[in-house]
Amino acid sequence: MKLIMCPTAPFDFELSTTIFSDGDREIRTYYKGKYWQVVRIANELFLIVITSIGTVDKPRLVVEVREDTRLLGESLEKVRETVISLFNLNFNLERFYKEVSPDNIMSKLIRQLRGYKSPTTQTVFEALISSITEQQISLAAAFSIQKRMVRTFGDVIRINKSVYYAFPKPKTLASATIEQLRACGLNTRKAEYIRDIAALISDDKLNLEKFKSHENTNEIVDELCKLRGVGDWTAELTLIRGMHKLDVIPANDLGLKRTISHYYCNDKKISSKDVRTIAKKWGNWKGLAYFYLIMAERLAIEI
DNA sequence: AGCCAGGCTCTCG
DNA sequence: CGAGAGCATGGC
Repeated sequence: MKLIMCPTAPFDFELSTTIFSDGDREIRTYYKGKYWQVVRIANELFLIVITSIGTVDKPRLVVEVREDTRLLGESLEKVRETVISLFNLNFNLERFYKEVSPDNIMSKLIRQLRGYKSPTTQTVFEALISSITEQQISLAAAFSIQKRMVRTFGDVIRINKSVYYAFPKPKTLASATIEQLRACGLNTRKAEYIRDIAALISDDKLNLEKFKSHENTNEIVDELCKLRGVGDWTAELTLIRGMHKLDVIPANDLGLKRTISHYYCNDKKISSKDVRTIAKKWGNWKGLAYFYLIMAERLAIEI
């Protein structure tokens, strides 16, 4: 089953998936021009394989759906919506580019990163749990922990003798023991945070998805911060990656401080207050600016 | 080897 | 209250 999709231009598929290029082939990866991921639609798993057949200014994607069962038309439409959401395909980047155009430095970065859309998670839960695992330790360490979590607790789909994993459901993590979670590399605290949040969700005491429709992002951050294990940094990252709320910025983020310091302050050390001051330049698109800075650093772009 | 890495909570004084 | 300890793994 195949879908053809027409994202809002500009969109650079390769650039937007590049962070997955050394990803795990059984979880999520960009490999030889194809993006692979398992998505959950109406509690069924499907493997999607995305290829670009367009250009940055005339983007076009082919989405292949590989599954055991026959896909109904309705589910196919949901796959389309999911892919749109995963890459924010319907968002017009020109709005961001226009708003930050008075900022010469960001404008130069944008020129080299034109069409980059920051990827997101399929659920808010995934964004929140991933962010918790990324607290304090290096990203490399966090990724290997996430990988073990997904392999241990994620649902499995088998296609042509290959195995693919989806991110674990709240219910599964809620019934995990602290020992099992620690075996993935989490410390005791984080294991508790994650299990407790998963339990709140599976007990219907917390609905993370509903925050997507909330307008006031500060209120959402405050709500998330009430959860044990969630501070400003974790909440802000969750909004950006899990809800497409791009007007917040994780001002305390180490990588953000590093990149702002590099591109804006001659590598001088800066505080989170300095970050907030500079981030004002980016108006409603601070979160997107954050991703552009991180990507610029990753690609070692010099201006 | 040992220190630092996209934080946060808990416990002291 | 503010400051400080403690945590887990991976990379240098």
